[in-house]
Amino acid sequence: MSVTIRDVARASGVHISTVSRTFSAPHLVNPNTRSRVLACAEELGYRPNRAARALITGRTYNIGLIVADIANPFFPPLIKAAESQARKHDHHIFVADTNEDPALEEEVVRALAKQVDGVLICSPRMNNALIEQLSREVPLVVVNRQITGIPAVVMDVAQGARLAIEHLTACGHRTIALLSGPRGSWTSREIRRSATATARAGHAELTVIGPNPPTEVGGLTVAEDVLRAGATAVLAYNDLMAIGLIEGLFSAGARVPEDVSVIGIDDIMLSRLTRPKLTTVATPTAAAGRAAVDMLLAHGDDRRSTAHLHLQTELVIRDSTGSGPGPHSPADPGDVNVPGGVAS
Amino acid sequence: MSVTIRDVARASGVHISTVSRTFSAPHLVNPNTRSRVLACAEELGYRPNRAARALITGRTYNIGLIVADIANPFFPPLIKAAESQARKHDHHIFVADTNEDPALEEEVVRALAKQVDGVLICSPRMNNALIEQLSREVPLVVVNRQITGIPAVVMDVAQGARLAIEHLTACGHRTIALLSGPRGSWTSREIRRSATATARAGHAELTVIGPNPPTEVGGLTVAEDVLRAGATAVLAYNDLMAIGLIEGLFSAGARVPEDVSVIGIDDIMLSRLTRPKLTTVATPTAAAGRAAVDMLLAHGDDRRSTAHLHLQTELVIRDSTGSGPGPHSPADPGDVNVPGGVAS
DNA sequence: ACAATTAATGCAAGCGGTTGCACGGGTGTC
DNA sequence: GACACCCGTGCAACCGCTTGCATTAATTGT
Repeated sequence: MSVTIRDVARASGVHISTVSRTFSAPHLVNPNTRSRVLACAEELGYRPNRAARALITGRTYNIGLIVADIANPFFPPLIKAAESQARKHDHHIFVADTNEDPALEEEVVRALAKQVDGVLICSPRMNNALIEQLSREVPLVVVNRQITGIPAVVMDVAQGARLAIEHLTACGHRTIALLSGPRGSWTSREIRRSATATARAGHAELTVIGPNPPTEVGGLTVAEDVLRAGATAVLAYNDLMAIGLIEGLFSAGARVPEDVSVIGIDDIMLSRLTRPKLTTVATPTAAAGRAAVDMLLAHGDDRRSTAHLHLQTELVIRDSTGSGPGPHSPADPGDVNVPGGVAS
Repeated sequence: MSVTIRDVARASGVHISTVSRTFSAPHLVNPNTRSRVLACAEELGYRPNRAARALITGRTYNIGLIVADIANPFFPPLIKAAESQARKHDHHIFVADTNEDPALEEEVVRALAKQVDGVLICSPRMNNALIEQLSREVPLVVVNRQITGIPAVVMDVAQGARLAIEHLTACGHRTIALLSGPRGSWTSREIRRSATATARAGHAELTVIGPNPPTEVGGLTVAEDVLRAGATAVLAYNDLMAIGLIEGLFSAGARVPEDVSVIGIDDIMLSRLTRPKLTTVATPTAAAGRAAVDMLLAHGDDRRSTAHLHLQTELVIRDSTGSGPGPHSPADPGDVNVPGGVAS
């Protein structure tokens, strides 16, 4: 079938252990022998079987990456960055899609546990206790969730939500709706917490609508709720919902930004291309993917690493937000980035 | 470290082979013993190590999925469908991104070969000879490429391109540009072949511009070439390029569809949401992902399966196409699907 | 009642590697 | 010239699991 270490040993007239060392501990083998072995290996097309190696070394050179929905435009840049970074370190990457189902998350982590060096869970929907439990079974890094004791990469959406609400109140909006995300989303809770506090500080009223599925449809279907609440501005859990909402508002006869201002979160590719172009809070998705992989791979060295990496977000003002009702000056910049701050 | 078959054996007072059979050949073990073993396994949290099993059975229950660019919106629905279908058959899926680099495709296939039951290569950029070579080293299914002897799932873009060009000529366009895709793309060649033939039959002139990177930027940068060629209509290799092109045309002062009609291919989510909504050839991406996985898993049974599955495409007329120059009747349907035919 | 099946389990080899240990021979030291 | 030492290699056990074969006990046929 496939060419093994034994075939190479036979061809080059040495013991299999020497062949093994040629690949995994070259400094232990005589240079002449080594080159002979390498030549034979090359000629036979030998490739070490990583699974077999893993059996004894415990290192698989694989990583698991779990996301809620591959088709959600938020994830592909993260997956791409993670994959690229992983392969830079000679690792392969399993991708699993849980369809926003917490039970599936658990199942997949367990199923993958034995054949990976660690698992990245992006935007987990499980509860903290379960995540802690799982992290005892396999090295875990979590993206967009903070749990003490679990290494994590989080986007600072609280700060992003603050910038968003401040932008809206500065534009004169006093009745703001918040479209929350899926149940179990830490990000959604953070946004809500921060948005609520910021709105109160800005003397604006904040109506929370949700939870909602984090999709275009999720935004589309609540358009009427938004209008009924009398909101003149909306912050959506993500861009996809914001875009769906804009469609829904349009169908209901409301114009964006003239009648209602809308802000999304994520800054997915789509947001630059829809009309009106979406004002949004940009999250550093690719950077998060890279950082999470690095953190996972470092995990092995400094055991029990428990670092939390916070990535800053920034408000990108485009065309879906405008001045609120009453005698206020219109805010109408082109496509300006307002950089946000950093948390520890 | 981790609980193994031995731990379960000790706990339930049987030999490890009995534990093994409890999981992989339940009918060979006494029902009483079996339930006792299962109880112990459950209690200890035993999970079989698939890599170890694969070492001896040769079946890994893993699949490799190789795409040119995860962040290209064409791929995520395919990946999602493939992953879902794979897990339905209890398989996990490695995802690799080759950045449109043929050399990387080869490297990744080889690297993955030992730890998967087969590899799915989507829209490969390698040459046929190399693919044939690789298919001798690991079961392969190819998406969007036809090679005799290699099982494949292809979208019938030739037929889609024909419908697209016919739509344009019917609208009165006589000078049409074709934005071709990346070098090495079978799909691009198919489109070109079919578009050329259809244009000739429709007494229209077809100018081929490219090859181009299959991205928004790829379309954006050739807007001037399109105008210089005097084209009043354009068929782009994919929606992303079409959308970029529309942006480019807009910057150059040309309006879509009034001055130039644009058709894309793929019908990615974006295309419904940009303004103008994009007329495009819809490809059944998710179906292709599912079918490819099924084909790969069936591959094992009827050895040397060499089936080619053709999936039909259809023209979706939206707002980016309109009547050409001169005294022609305007074609202006809303959002109509014109179903295409099927190939074998 | 006894040979012949059959069912359930144990034994041990082996999948493709890695790795601690032992061994042989060449150097350096005094 | 005897001793210690190091370098390069072979030996064999083992990682977690499967599986052909042997073994034993229970069942069946006549």
